[in-house]
Amino acid sequence: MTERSTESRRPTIKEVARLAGVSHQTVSRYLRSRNGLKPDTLSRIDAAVSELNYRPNLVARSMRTRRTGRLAILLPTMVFNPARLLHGATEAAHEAGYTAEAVSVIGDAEARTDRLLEIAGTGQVEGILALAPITPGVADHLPREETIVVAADFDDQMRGIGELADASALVEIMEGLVEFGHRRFFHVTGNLQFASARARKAAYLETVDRLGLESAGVVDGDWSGKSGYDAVRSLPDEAMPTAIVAANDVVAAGVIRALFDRGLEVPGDVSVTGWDNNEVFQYLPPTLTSVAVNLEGLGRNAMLNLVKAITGRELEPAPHPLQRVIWRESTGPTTHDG
Amino acid sequence: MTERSTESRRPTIKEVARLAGVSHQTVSRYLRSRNGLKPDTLSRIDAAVSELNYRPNLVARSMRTRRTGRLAILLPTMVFNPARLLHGATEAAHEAGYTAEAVSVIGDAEARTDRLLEIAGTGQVEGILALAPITPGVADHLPREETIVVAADFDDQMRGIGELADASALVEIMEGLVEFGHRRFFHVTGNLQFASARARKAAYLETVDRLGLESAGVVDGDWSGKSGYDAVRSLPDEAMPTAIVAANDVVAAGVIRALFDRGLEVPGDVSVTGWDNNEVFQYLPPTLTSVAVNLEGLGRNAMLNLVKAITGRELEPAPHPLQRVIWRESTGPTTHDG
DNA sequence: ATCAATAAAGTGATCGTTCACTATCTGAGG
DNA sequence: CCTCAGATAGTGAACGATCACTTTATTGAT
Repeated sequence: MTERSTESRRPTIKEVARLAGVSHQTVSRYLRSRNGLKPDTLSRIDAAVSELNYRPNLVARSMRTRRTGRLAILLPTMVFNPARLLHGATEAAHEAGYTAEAVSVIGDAEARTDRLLEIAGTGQVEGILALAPITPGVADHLPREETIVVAADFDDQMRGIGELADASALVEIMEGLVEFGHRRFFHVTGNLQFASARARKAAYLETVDRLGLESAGVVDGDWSGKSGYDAVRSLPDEAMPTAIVAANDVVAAGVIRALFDRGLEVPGDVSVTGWDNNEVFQYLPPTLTSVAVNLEGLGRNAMLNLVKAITGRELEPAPHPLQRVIWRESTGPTTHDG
Repeated sequence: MTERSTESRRPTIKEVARLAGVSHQTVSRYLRSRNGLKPDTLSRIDAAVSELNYRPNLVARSMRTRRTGRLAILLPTMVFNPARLLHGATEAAHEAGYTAEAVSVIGDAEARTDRLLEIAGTGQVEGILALAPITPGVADHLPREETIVVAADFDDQMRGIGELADASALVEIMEGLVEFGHRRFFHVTGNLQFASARARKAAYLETVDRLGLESAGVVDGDWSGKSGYDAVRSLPDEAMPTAIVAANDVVAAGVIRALFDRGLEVPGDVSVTGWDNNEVFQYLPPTLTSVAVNLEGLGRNAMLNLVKAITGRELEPAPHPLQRVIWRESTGPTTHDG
């Protein structure tokens, strides 16, 4: 029955000040740091704030401070489930006092770059974390804005940077396969716009070279099962490898299907590995040797770079290791002699 | 070498006005609708805007209009890939002139509800679309805010609402299996906090009843492969169904593995179906009969509800159908006679 | 008791836009 | 030529916070 309950307008700093018997500026000081206020003043304001259920108007604050406290995260739509990556990044942003909002863009690097420029252009966000490939060099061409862009995926020279492109687990996989007696390898890549795909390809080639292995070749794929399937279908019989390293689990699924269609067994004739630790593959025979990735950790660490670029602050990174090889049924000793 | 290029401050409406030789209010009118201006005035402002590369300060606009034009989307972290759902929802929000930001929360309905209240409390967003289960009734308990909350997943009576919980494809699957001669069914549900899981369970029970089928039971799962595996392991030999309807593809993977471990063949002894059309399963034998879901469409339509609740505007919904049954190797004629 | 130095609190301007009014221009009808 | 309505443009306040500066209260040393 109270009349006032219909009044939906939020209380302002001045109403709090009047109720507490101080000036609005004192309340403002109270809001940003409680230091420099007498205990008595402080508790009066405390009471007024909770009585009015006051919350600062963040829009008004942004307007005056010219800081929005907002960051944007550009997500890839394809490939793996980005929700976990997003969560790690959002949480880190929160710790640094920022709000992070995700933007997912279907399409290629160019489409994402357009959207990125649009977001930067509004001046609404202080920084953008690109977790998906964008056009190289775009961070320098921002139209006279001060929005900071950190690409977690690659730098301007198209080199993979940071943990998102860490391919060391692939080396571990290949060394394990060598211990199983494998000498003849094959690799199907992911979409090479992604630094992670390029890093895995580079690690494959480097390891073949370093250990003096044979390679039946590298086929550039696109993270899809079809690319894995087609790659294996096109292998000549006499060039068949004994171990196939796929860029991720979905590609590996295509690879395995193509091997079956050619009458080959996994791992009897050919060992196969993936990446991402897809849950389906943990049950379906042959269960897949894969790489379990701490996506929350990767997201967090990527966001730390952005936070550092904006504020200079260094937050606690995610604990290592972020990637772990899990050996399962799809890999085994070779039955062919080199 | 130009001194002015260091000047990073953005131009304001008044500078545009001065350059165009009009008042700031005329520029303001120009910004919101170009009607009611003389062609000459209009083109002068046009020129000034592009010369200064002016963009309105959205924070200042929000402050005056008390509208932020921002919506939040609460995402589930588990289950399927929410990126596509997110994309459809974001795009629809854009069409309505809103910015949508995604918030992903790891944890249960309670954790998500806490976060939801926090977001609503800041007053920074005009509406929240919850694509994941939240505590029922929370939308009514918002602390004196005007933020509108639309739960796409279920209403206050815990009934599934909208297309997100459309289980009609499950009916189609069961009818198809009946045509294959199946009479004895089994269902493993998803996490029953989700309306989609409850709707599928209800559709299963209703269809068993309507068609006079036998049910070997319903086991409440949690969308995980393990829940599917355990459910099938616990079935007594004499109660083995000839068709198992799993809540999604991951559960189906666990189901299939458990059948294999018991020495049963798919679909020779038991037919199995999933939901989500997981790409891995499109290649691995037995390829899985599943439901391909237009997640962008579901996301879009869910957002349309929020937009309508806020603005009253009705945008174009996604074209039907949003879900489609795809029959593959995991289902076939029953070899047992009823 | 006096004074300077520091702590604590207050005053008014300001951020960039839109709102509510008011003023001016334009053209048709008398 | 005048009047008046409608079209077009201008003026100053307001949104709710912080900033820069000023004023008042408190403390400690002389």
